[in-house]
Amino acid sequence: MSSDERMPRTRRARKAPAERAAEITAAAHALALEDGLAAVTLRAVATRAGVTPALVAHYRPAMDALVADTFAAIVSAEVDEVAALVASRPTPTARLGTLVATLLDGERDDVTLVWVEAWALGRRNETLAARVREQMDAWQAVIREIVDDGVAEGAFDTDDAASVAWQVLGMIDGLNAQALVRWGDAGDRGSLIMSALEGMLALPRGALATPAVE
Amino acid sequence: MSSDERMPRTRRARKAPAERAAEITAAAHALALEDGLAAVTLRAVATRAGVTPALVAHYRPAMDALVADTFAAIVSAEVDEVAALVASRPTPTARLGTLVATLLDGERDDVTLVWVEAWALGRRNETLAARVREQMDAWQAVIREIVDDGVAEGAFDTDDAASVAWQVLGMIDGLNAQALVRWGDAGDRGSLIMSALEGMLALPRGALATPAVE
DNA sequence: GGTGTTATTGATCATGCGATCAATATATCG
DNA sequence: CGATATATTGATCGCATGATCAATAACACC
Repeated sequence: MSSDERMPRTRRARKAPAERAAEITAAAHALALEDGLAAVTLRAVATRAGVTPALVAHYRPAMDALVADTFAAIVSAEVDEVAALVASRPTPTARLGTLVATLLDGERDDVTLVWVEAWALGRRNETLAARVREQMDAWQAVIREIVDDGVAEGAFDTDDAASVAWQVLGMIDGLNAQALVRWGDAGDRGSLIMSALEGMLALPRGALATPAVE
Repeated sequence: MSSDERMPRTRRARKAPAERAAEITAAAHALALEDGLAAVTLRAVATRAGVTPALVAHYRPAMDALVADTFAAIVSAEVDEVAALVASRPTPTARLGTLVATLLDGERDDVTLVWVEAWALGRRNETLAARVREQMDAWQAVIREIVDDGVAEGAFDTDDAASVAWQVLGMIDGLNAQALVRWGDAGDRGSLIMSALEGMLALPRGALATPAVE
């Protein structure tokens, strides 16, 4: 069939630079969530945005940076979203339980894929690597604040909240990455980890049992 | 300088097929450990083996398969090595502690890189993806056997050894992947996780304290 | 309404990838 | 010693990547 509507047969309408730039950013964003960061390619973004590769290059002269920015946008949106959800819970214990349960509920596999690819691509894209470290710091800060609060209130017991936060983050990332490959028999990620956290924070068994999120 | 000794200026000595094949396999192996699976490319392997790309293609007609085999060889060697080390320990508790401590001692970052890249590349290389699942199963089996033994002896308490094994594996992978990016302030990965395991297995605090490995 | 700015394009370059194939040289076997 | 099998090569194809640049056309402004 000749339904070739890929490239603009007629020259695309001229748009305000800010608008076009936003469209290109959005195309990269969507592409990364659907097919991963490795799919964020000059030509793929152009096709997705209904535009010539040269135009993408005009707005984003370096693809490395576009990939890095796309990663940062996706992940920081997730951080903000989860941080907001968590903030609505009353106690550090509830906040920690909600954070873990939310991140392990299996509804963010697209973001997990972005993370895993970022770890790999970061070795050949220094701009991206820097963004990865930034976002890891952001996540760790969110978790650490919860742990600090819990320690202050006497709910948690640890003398190294920073390390606990790193450890929690690493555990979550690992379990999600694993689920990415093992979809099918994923089992219940998220219930056992509560016991693990209880061990790390000297909590009684069951203290972190998955809370009903409203 | 004209020290171009890349390509064989004189035709390479003709070798027994098995030997040449082994050299190519070894080149791919070394390349993956040094620069990651993504560096295992037809031309890179050829250069490393001191041979023409065409010869590599002659022995390994599909690069997908060479990459997948390289992954499997590296990881299964690690599984065997660690399994042997662990088997030398007397009790399930000591075995689990040794396993975790060994895998988190930071001396296998090259293998971790291979893992992370395999997760990412597996999405575009089905042969590799299958091998990844195989090796994950192998790791899970090793851990699960330890947990089963511990439960049988009454040392561990869990009603789902399989899930615990998956969880332990995921946690280890996540912490190692994290360390890959955050080298510098890695801190002591490996001590906190013992507390986490104690929580998962209903062990008293400190029961898994890092054992002196001989 | 003419003019200038610039958004947009098509063409093209250099690079790297996996793969194929006819030609060549070497080892082995009769 | 001659013949056969095959290890090895150089050349080349097709494809995808990021990047550059002169030419074109739409808009804004005077």
